[in-house]
Amino acid sequence: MASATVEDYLKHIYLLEQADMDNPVAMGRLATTVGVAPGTATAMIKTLANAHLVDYEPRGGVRLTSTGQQMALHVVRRHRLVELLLVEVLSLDWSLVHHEAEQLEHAISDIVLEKIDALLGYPTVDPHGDPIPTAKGHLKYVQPVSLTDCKPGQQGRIARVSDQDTQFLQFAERHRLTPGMGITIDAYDKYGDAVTVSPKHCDSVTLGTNAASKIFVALSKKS
Amino acid sequence: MASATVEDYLKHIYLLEQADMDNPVAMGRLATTVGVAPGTATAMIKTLANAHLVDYEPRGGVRLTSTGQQMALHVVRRHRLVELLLVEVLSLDWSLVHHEAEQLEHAISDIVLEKIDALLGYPTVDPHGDPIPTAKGHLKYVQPVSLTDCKPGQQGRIARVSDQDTQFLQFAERHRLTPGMGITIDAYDKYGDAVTVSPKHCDSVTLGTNAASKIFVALSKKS
DNA sequence: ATTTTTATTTTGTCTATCCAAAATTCCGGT
DNA sequence: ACCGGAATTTTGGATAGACAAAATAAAAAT
Ligand SMILES: [Mn+2]
Ligand SMILES: [Mn+2]
Ligand SMILES: [Mn+2]
Ligand SMILES: [Mn+2]
Repeated sequence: MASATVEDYLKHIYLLEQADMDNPVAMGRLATTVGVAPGTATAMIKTLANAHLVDYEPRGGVRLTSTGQQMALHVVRRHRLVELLLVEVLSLDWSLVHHEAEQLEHAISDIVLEKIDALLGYPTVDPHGDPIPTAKGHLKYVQPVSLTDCKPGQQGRIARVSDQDTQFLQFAERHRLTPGMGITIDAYDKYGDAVTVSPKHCDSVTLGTNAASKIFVALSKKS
Repeated sequence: MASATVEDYLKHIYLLEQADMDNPVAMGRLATTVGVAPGTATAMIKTLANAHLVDYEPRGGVRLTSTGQQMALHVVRRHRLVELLLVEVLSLDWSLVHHEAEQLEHAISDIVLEKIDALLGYPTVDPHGDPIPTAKGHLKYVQPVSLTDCKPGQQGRIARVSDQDTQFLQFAERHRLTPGMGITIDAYDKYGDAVTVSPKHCDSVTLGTNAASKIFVALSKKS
């Protein structure tokens, strides 16, 4: 069995690869993400490379092998199903579940995982709108459109909020910017660096493009 | 924060003290229970003694300090609430939950724990009939009567099945010897080493005293 | 009172992670 | 072609846990 430490490395490599168009992950970035000193990451990556879980070119970065990716997806699946369980069954706040799942993802057996999956009705996305890999490691990866890519007048519903920071999530919740919510793009000021949106039946909000880039929407057919 | 390893030591010391009338726990017994070599236990106990979590007399055994006991009870609370969650909410089999809880007990935060407690309706006993400590570490410790102390003709209901072995629990389940079940003691043959009981509306079973001693009943007022 | 047996502690080693700081490599700008 | 700085790797050292086997103390048996 992989240790919690190894599982976290694999998961983070996966997420970083994903977020950067499948380019190999730089050591510095990985170290920061995992929260260790650079040398620590280098040492660990050598171990993972020996176990054929990653491909590693010194100074060229890391990338998962298919075995490594499979393991990473399994961790991601546990993480996201746990998040959903915490929100749906235990009524834990949306903004807190990521932190809790960070531990629980390493303590859930396959048996329990499948029970959770069944109880939740085999869901496909977690509370932040991130897709949940299947037991076989398949993942429907539909990248919705970022708010920064929307034009004024367009409508849709929020599909994903891609930041796990509690503060940010609380902000989003306060302004009803949560997955599923229907919204209208009111204005987009490229030079003023701001996007204004109106969640259905709620007050409109103006976001800096920094924040707006973390919110993704599925646009309605006709704009 | 205490590591999972430390938490397990504290929990097992607590359970062993409990099971042996508050006598100090012998190192050998502790080592076996925790599943490590004797020397490993000795080393760990020295660490725990330094942290004032146990009192330790070389060659005299260990016992928890009140701080240690408080921490142990907190682990036991998590363990038992998780067991109940697994059975009640996730429909996991009675005989498997102990094993699963062994990992999960170290990954549940206080916030999540209280949510579980609330969801289950503030229960007082776990699926095996073991009492659940309160958040403040209080524990109603009602030791019911073992089957081996019952007389033929007596009636009652099963209160506790005190063994975590999956095989034994499956056996118990197969014969309806699970907490809550009403039973009648049919015969007790001290020299033949056997007890025969009838679960309500089910076939009677004959148990060796070894097995019978693990099953506790709350006797009905009138026998 | 010895001797034998058993339980416990010591000692010597290992592995997995981690950090700090020194050494190296590489890349971009001159 | 060369230099400086950023990223990365090496090196040296720490800590938590764990095992095996030798040493010791305590208990039991003779
Ligand atoms: Mn994690
Ligand atoms: Mn999520
Ligand atoms: Mn445990
Ligand atoms: Mn139990």
